[in-house]
Amino acid sequence: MSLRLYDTATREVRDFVPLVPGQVSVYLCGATVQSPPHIGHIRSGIVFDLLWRWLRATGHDVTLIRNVTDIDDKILAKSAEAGRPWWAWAYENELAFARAYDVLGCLRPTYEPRATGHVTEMVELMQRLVDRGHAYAAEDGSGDVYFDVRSWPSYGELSGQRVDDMEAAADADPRGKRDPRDFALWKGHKPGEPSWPTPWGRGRPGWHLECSAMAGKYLGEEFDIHGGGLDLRFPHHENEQAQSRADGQGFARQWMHNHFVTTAGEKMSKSLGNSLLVDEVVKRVRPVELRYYLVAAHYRSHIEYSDEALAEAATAYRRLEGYLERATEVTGGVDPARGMLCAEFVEAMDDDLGVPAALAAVFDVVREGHLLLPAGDSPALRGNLASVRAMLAVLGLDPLDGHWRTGGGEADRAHAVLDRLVGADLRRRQEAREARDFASADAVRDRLRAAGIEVEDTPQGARWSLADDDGKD
RNA sequence: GGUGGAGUGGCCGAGAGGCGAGGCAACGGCCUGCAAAGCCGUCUACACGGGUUCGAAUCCCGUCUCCACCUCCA
Repeated sequence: MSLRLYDTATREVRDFVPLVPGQVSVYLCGATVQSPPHIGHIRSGIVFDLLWRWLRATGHDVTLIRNVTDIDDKILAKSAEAGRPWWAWAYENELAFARAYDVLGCLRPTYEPRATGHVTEMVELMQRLVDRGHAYAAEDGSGDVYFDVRSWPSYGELSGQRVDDMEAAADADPRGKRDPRDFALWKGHKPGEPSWPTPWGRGRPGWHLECSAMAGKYLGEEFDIHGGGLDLRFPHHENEQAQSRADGQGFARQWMHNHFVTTAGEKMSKSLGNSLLVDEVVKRVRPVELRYYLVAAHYRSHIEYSDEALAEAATAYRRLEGYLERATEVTGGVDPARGMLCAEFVEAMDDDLGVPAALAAVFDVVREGHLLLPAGDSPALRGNLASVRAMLAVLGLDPLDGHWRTGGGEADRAHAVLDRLVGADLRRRQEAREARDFASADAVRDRLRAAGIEVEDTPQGARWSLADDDGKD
């Protein structure tokens, strides 16, 4: 059994066969850094992080390129509105994205190229397209350069549309286009905008061109997987493919698109004012719980956001976390790298990254672990614990992974101090219990509870943990 | 107008012709001094109307509702 993935281009789940055995090249359309990330943006990052982790877990060497679009209409408009330099605006948001990816446990891509750093490659690509008769400089002297859609018969193949059926935007400014569906490779210079020199005059990159140029530069003429959000399928990815293939490149062998996070049934977007910024949502639940929420649904299903569903996901995650903590206390900890991925988990992940079924498999293993726990440390429990951690690590959700242990020095010391204090209380409680003085024993527990500490009795003795609600009732 | 997709139990969310995913919540039981955690069990659904089939949530036809893309969007 090996990995099967849904290919947007062919609309079927099919065997994934990398161009070079054991190596996988992925180009992911990253952020247009016009505003801080909302949870829809970050879902995309998480989905492809998941792909990366699974490919790695199955022995592949992955090269992941995720671009940063740091020049576009919106960036110019918004920065102007805010009275800031466009490059400062873009960089500020790029950093916000980087923080969000990091907070949610997304591994760093192999490289993150910026559009503005690849103008030379874009101009070269444009020149070749003009030479081959697939692109032309606008005849109105605007400095725009357009792709000639009619010169590329397979235009529309990715999104399954025919040029003749496409809604020809009647209100669109035809500018110097030969066909209203022709799209801009390059935008002629306008006063107040940044510009770069080209054989057709000064101007700035069009959105689609940059990705073709960067994918070609870092991954070569042909690569395995091109990914992004579903809304990029058309026109962005259609256009990228047309440009690169018209240039004679093989380009992406397979396309993967993640679905959206919606609120009130609608796609999240700035213009609708319904964005849930990552910074906001991680105030409601811990980052790892947000990751669980976003990764638990299949990547091709849309997620209708609700506070209730988010809270439910957090509860489900705590069940996993609770088991791992107890089992770790009993066994003294295990190396997750030695954990076995159970067959059901592997099968689910191989089937187009079927996280829901994979998680069901994890919960089954956790149930077995819970049954082993009362008997104390054993090889079986250690194996179970390592297995659960290994599977959660594939999903980027191992609670014991250093990434989620944010505490560090000061927090660890505070925890140790607290443990001594609580430990003394728990010993007093135990003495009272042995004396059958349950009133005193319960008083200790109630006092700790009121302070935000939960006590539970296990076959190995009492243990404490911080309560979710901080002691508030 | 064109192209895709969705409608599953109280909720979230998989599956895609027969062996009733999983989680959350609720209820009952076990365990516990009592709890907590856990375990066992209960509630068992596939928008609507037809059809195919021994058998359909799953296939076919029709209907309704919703969403996305065709314009910047993860």
